[in-house]
Amino acid sequence: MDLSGLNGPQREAVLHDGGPLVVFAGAGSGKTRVITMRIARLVAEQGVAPWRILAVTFTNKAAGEMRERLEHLVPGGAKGLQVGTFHSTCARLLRLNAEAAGVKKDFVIYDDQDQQAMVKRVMGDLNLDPKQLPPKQIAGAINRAKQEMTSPEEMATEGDPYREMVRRIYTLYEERMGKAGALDFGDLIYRFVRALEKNEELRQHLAGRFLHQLVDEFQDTNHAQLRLVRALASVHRNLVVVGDDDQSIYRWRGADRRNILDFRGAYPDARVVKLEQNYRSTQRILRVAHSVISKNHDREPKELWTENPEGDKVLVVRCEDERDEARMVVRGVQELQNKGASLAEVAVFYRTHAQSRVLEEGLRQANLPYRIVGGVRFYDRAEVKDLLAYLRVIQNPGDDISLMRVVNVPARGIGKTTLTRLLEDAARTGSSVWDAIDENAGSGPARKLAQFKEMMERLRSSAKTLPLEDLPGMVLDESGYLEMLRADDSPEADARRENLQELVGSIQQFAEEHDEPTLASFLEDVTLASVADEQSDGAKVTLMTVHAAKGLEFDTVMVTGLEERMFPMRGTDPAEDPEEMEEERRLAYVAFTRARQRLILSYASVRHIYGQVRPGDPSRFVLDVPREDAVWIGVEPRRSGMASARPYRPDPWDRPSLPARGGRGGWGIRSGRDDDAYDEPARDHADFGGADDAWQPGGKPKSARGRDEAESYVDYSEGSDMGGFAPGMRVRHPKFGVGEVRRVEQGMVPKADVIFPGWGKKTLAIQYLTPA
DNA sequence: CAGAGTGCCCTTTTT
DNA sequence: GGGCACTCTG
Repeated sequence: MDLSGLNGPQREAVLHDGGPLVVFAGAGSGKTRVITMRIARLVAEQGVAPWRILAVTFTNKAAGEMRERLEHLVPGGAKGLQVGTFHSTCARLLRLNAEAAGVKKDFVIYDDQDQQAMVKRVMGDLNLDPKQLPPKQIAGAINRAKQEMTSPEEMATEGDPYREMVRRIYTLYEERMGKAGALDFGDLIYRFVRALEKNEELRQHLAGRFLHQLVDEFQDTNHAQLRLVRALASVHRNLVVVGDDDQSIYRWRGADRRNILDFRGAYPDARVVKLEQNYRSTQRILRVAHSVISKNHDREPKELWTENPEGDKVLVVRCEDERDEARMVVRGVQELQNKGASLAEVAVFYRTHAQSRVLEEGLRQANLPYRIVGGVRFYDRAEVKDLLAYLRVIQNPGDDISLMRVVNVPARGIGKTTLTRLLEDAARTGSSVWDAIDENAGSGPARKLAQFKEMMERLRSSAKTLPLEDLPGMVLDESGYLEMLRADDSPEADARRENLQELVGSIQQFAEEHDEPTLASFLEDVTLASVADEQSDGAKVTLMTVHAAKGLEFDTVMVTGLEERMFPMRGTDPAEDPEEMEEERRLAYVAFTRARQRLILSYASVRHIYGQVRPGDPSRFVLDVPREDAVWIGVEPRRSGMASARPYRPDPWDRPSLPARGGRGGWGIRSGRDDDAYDEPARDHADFGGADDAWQPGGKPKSARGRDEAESYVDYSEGSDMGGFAPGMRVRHPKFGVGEVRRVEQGMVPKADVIFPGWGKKTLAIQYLTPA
């Protein structure tokens, strides 16, 4: 194996003989490379059978990449290798050892929504008011208990009535989940670890099988996951954990940095390797990132360094409001594009999904292709979940939550009263809803229930012989679901049909890719798919939350919304846990270190939240940027207008003598070596964006009054030019052909409702329309 | 019983 | 600004 491309510490980790090893791998330090080369070496040179190696990651995508790289290094070597996420690994091992673990072999996996529905139902049975005790909160408490490996019986309540109540719900919840043959996300780890710890034979068997174990992103493991890792390493102790405590960003779902920081405590003989050479970013970016993270306490001491060039200064841009910020993003992307950069190499980050909307609008207006990672996930869409629910009932009729979801979709005349009675019957007799249907003979609605059940029985028996890929089509037909969508001529129904088609397509793909495709394995795959697994395709700007960005890298990174209480979102109040702020700081660190070449930070003086105006102070993470490492654009006292929103507050970096008005417009993103470009910032915002409203199509520039007033955003919605479009007009669209305008809608993005023969009504931005 | 309409809460972040 | 649960009406 050729190790010549590795640096010293990397080589040390790859060649480490056996026993426990912890690798502190800084951002961009070649971590994945080390893991894959280590596995490759084990297989190719140490003769370890691939099936005796377990590699655990946090996303399916990371697992897939690892597999792919390994296949490249050792052709055929990845075959049999156990690579997966914590959840998928446990799901598989649970299914293989269902009996020993005390779970049903054909269990279904409940996602958060299903889990909450179950909690709600249990609370209903206990006569508890969901308004006083939000099911979501209870579900959170149950999840936390499972992360801590705490059963309902073990739950300490100390007489506290609230916790007593949680425990009661938790107890009944567990009972119902068992009856339904369902496991929630937390169960996958919790049940399996329980089994390993209680069943010595099982532990010996599985821990004996895995000669080597490698765990990625170890800083994000929770307590249950730690117990899992330790149990599986208990026989051979060949355990390698890799991670970076500075990139631990999942505290809110139980991640505990102590797991990596205290690894040496758990394994006193552990070797420690630190990867501190960065191969990704410029020196400048690393310096700026370090200035943010170094303020945290209780870190493993380390500092990234690089042989890469110094690099451009970071850009800090102050914007009026979020729309202004969107415009600044658009300008920046266009400028990069003009310089020949690929849009696939540009990413825009934000703290919460809600911030994406305005950015999207801006990019769409400017005709810039983009993709959003996360947000409303494909598998979370109602129609997709409906079809999946049908499939789950086919697999497991005891799955009450799925059954209740679809029993009256499409409408079958089974109403609320009927369903309430059904649920009560099931609760009383301790049976599943499916079985309770039989008890309900006689009345009118009962007939309809019986018909539903007959239909499902038919589908169930068909499913036994039918190839997996033919099943969804049959379900859609027999259930009347497709008919329901056909009868609906709204554009939404079209979109739903397309989504279902996509789902059917993914089932077909799944069937092709697997030797023995089963319904159970497909459903498991789908439920455990993660945001990060979404495909990247084509030259598009990527929009995502910082959380979703972990593990990725781009030439250009724009971090938006850098305002106090936005990013950092939590921990700004001294009453809060200081750990909150430290996590926000890590999040900023993760964001900054995604950038290879260029880092652009922006914040808005004013932001609209829930439709309300909220003034924003620049984030402390922006203030941490060393002054000389950035160009500060638009950062100066405002001339007027702000007083009404809040008292004027000077920016800490306000420079009394800014250079005279704008040497260069635009961003000064350099293609050549013009070193001074960045040191001559445009004096104010009006300059760097160019005079006109770049992403207002056919619209007029902002009014003269707007620029210095906090309320200037109002201008966008006033009197926009409809480009001559009016109801009754015939127009042409590149995709839908010729149609008739029904309604026009003024606004920042002028739109029109158009009826297209064969497509139905579509609401479209007028820029895509031409008179026909 | 179904569909339309209204008020409420909301927001981290996700396997 | 939006999604969702609940209420009102046909």
